[in-house]
Amino acid sequence: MSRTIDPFTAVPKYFQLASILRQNIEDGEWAPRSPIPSERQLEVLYNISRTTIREAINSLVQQGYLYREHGRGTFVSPQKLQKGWMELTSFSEDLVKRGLVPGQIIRSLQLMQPPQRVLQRLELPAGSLVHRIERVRLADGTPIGLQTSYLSLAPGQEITMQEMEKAGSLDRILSEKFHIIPTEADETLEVTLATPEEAGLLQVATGAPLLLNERVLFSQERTPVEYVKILYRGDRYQYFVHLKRQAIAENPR
Amino acid sequence: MSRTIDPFTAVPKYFQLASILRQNIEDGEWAPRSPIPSERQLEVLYNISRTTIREAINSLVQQGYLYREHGRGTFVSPQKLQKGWMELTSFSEDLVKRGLVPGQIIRSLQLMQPPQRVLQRLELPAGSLVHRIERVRLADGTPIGLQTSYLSLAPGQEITMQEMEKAGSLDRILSEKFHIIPTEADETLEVTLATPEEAGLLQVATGAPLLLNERVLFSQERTPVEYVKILYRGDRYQYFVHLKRQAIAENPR
DNA sequence: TAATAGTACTGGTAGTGACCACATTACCAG
DNA sequence: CTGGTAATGTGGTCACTACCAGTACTATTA
Repeated sequence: MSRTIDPFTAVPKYFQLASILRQNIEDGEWAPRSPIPSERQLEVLYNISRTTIREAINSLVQQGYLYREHGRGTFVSPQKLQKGWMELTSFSEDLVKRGLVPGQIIRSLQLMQPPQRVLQRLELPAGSLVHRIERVRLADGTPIGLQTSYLSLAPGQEITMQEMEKAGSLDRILSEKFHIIPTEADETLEVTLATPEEAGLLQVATGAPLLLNERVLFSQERTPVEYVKILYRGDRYQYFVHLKRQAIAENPR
Repeated sequence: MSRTIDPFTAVPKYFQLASILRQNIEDGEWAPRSPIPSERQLEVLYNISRTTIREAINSLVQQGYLYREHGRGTFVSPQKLQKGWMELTSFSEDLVKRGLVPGQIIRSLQLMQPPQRVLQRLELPAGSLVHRIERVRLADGTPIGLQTSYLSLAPGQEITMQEMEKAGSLDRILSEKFHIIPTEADETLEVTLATPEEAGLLQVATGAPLLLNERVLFSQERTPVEYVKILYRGDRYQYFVHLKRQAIAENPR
């Protein structure tokens, strides 16, 4: 790993510096709550202007690696490494974290006219076609969730069953094949009771409590890309989020 | 509302500019996806340096009001107003949004030794004392949630029943009296079934499905401040989150 | 001894000036 | 008509400079 700044590469200096600082934090060379070198010191250490230093630090503060204290210094956050939310809300990663083996059964993949509700969520005109993918999610071999995804793709963009089975993850197909990287999402969670069909697929009794998760994913340009509905077995699933307040930057005085 | 920058106030210029731009967006003066004036134009318009302009725009981009496109311009996000998560996860705001009248009954407020689980979550040593506040949350007068908060305060910091009833919101007391502003939180959600006591308080049948929400709030310095456990009536509550991916700042090339 | 003022650090705000990278358009040569 | 090219406007990066505002410590003073 580069421990110095290379002024000739196309990689911006602030980015290089941020990488170096992040390394120091992740490697544990800088203990939590201990101060990192002051901005003036870094200026000398790496022969970089303070503007650039602050840009690097800002990004790390924003990502939760560091926090500032006016008049005192900049410190390392005592934070268990938080992965991006995509990992956390991603089904597989989620299960692996709990020591379970994830799996899935793809029940269907089709191009179709979605129900009204989905059209609304995806902000599509009536009559639009979307990809619908229905999957049963498994944990250690037993069903844990019933997932239905509706994908809003540009005309001509297709997904085949083979791709789906090969890639395993829908997110991977989206990013690798279509260069779509969701950056925001709206999620709702509520409790429902299993219908006979759902009960059968999830191997629970009809009327058993389920956790219903609906999610709309937005692309970089704030366009709705995917609508996902997941029914989790209430007795075997726990939803997790890490929330971070946007620096509200309350009126300084 | 100030439409110009006042160079004499203590409020930073970048903050003033950001407020003006946000106003324009929220008032709908700038249509979604339409470009805002370029950075060089703003420089002239407000007689402010580009450094400051960029700082203002950066904060708005970060908050999701604007997005940039290299070589093209900066544009207004086509986004329904997203409040900070505190408003969204705040009980009262939440209900008001749905057209319901929020209310609460404070069942108890005491200083006590919390259960083991809470000590762990708050990262406190055994034997520590915390404030425990138990409330029944109401929507349009009927119970909707059962909330138990455990507060980790510095020795000597106290909350009285009067304050609690006067302020209405715990968050308000935290920020106004103790200057604690939670910036991050971990939340989990799962399904449980109502115990007889819970059923009584929530006016549902014993065994009715409930949404169990646990939350740990962290202060600016990443110290656990509050542990909250809320039991929602499954038939009357829906949880909502807006997720935003941290700008991963993938290696530029 | 206890309060006060100084001082030397920290991050916070702001201006200026330069050049780079990308997108769009107009124009020109083939 | 097509493909290249140059001009121009946009955001992206970076350096240097200056001063403000909070913090912690020290030396001075009452």
